[in-house]
Amino acid sequence: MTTSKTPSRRITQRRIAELAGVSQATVSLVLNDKADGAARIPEETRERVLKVLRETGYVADPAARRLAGVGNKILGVFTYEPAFPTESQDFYAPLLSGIEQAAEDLGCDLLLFTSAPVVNGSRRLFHEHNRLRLADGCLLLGVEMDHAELEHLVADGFPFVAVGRRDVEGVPYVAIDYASGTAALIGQAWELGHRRFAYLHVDSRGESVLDRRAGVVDELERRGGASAVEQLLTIPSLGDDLQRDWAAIRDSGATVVVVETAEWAERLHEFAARDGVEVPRQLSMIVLSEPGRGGGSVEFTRLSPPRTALASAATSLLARILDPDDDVRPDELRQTLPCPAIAGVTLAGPAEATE
Amino acid sequence: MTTSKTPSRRITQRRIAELAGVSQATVSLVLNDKADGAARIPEETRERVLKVLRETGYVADPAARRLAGVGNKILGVFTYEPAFPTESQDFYAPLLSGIEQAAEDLGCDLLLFTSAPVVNGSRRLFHEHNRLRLADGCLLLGVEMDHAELEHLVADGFPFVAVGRRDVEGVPYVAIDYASGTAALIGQAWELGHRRFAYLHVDSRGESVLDRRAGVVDELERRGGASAVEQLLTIPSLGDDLQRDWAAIRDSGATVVVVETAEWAERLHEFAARDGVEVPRQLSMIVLSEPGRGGGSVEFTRLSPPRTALASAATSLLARILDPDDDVRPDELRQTLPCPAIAGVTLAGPAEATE
DNA sequence: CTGAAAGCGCTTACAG
DNA sequence: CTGAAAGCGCTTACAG
Repeated sequence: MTTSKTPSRRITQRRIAELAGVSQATVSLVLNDKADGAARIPEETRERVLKVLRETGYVADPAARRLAGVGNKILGVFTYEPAFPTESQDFYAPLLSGIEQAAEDLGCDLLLFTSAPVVNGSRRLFHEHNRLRLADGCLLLGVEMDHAELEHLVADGFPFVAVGRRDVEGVPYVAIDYASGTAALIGQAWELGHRRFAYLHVDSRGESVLDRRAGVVDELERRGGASAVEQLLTIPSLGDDLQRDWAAIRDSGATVVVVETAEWAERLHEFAARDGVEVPRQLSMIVLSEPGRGGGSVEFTRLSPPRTALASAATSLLARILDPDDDVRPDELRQTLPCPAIAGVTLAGPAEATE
Repeated sequence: MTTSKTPSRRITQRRIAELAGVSQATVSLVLNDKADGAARIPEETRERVLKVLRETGYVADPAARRLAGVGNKILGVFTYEPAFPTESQDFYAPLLSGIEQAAEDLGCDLLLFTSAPVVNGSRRLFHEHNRLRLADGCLLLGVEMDHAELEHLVADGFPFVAVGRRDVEGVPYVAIDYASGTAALIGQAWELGHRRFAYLHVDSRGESVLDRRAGVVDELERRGGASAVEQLLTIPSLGDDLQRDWAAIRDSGATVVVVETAEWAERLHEFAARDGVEVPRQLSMIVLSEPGRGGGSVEFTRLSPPRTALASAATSLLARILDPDDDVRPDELRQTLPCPAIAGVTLAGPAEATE
């Protein structure tokens, strides 16, 4: 894979210098607006150079700039799973949209590390041909991230921002406050009289998953102490047998089920209809995410995580970290966005008061 | 935006060379497997270098490699509109998915040129800070592309491939055979007895739009000569007033309407239902695209353009062009994929034979 | 005020 | 068989 096949007809600063009758260094100075300060270049010369620059349509070689130590306004984007297939689209599309918007505003290009080799179903950031350093900094996306890799990145001093909270020292991130959002919804249900909760969640150690879980458990504890928590039925699932999960929920006698993903909630809702279980009269449903595109036949009582804004904020934070003129305070390195809820129609008081 | 803030703790070939007790050049030779041929490095030395390489987790600086003239396995991706917002998602998502898949297989990273400034609603490839050359080559996506820019790219000798047919000399592309696909559907309608066609299409000069139009017009001409074409009602639209377009279609007395986009077709279908027009008994509908995600309540008789495969093929072609060991024949520089159709349920014979 | 020079980290002929 | 050297196109002190 060579690009210099073509006998490099490419125009360089040297050529510009010849044409303008100045030295190559002068061209560089003019280009980088360093034409003041110690090295003041006469306006006339500057104009002459600028003119040639314009006429030739010169564009600096980003590789050379990079090598010479300046930034290129390239933000790396690393997704732990392929981003565009239909399956992961609901997860990544809003994030990428936010990143793209922010990048466009910042005048940055995006380098997607699609070459990362897949190990155990998720991509590895560090590998032999890793092109990380071509980017000025990097954005990390995914439900779960390898903590060792994050530590490596921190140790390297490579600028990056994780999208979503990460439980690793020194990792800058922007997160959504899932814990509070979830707790608020649980609190609502409690006040309506619910005491028996079922919680169907993704079987993952991802921080956002843990945060939502903490929201459920902590609020229950706060409201009803240890016994309330004991009554909680927690079902970790991979979504591969929701039929079974549904049966477990019914068996538990729960009056409200908290479902982590909108897709699963849709399925459960169908099971409920099939089995003649009225929602929310006989069973309330709380969902902790927004439906993806194409989903959404039911107006669930749910969390509405601002995921596009999340990614935008992470991108802006990365840009700030990369800007040498911007002194980002340590406490700004970790940001948390509030997570609003949508009332919906699937939460009501329980049919019979349980205990 | 500087990355070298950190006092470049970065490990280089020079450091590796010190550690292994060889010259820096030797490290490079080992790394690039140029350790045979003229310069044969003893297996023992090679192993020693490899060991240090492994221990230090060395990764070559892609910028330096690039500058030294070798490829980086980075494919540029230029979209004429922002790619991720919900509105353009149906258009770009399948394409990006195909590109991502192919890139992953090829071990390439993707550089998205999100920084391109927007002029007249579409991005410009050439601009002051254009980072094109950081990529080994580039993929171009969009309904319409600026022909002047394409010519510029060809003249520069920069390797690229357009996704979709382009009417510019020397532009390599992979396209979908919309003309034949469309013609086949028109032919079917003709044989069912339809003579009065209405064609609602996107008001654009994009080549794919023109190809579909040619499919309609040429097939009518072939079947019924000039008079058949004269009876065709062609409605260029921006989709901003489909109500008006629908009225025009009804007024024309057409027995079949050919609609370019699935989204518009859905809308027209609703108008039909509202106005008590039975589809296909009173009006047949032919659609020239697939519904996006979330769409698709009606099983339209339609084209099923292989857009993911299209983008994959374009990516593979670009990779071949970039591979110095691969001699791409000139006739391989332009490829056309067949465009299958789906029978659906919206095409039937006309209610009354017209003339 | 401007030019010559070093250096960024690589690759690749070219001498030993 | 291996090392010293040139060169890729830039930026930025450093001399004039």
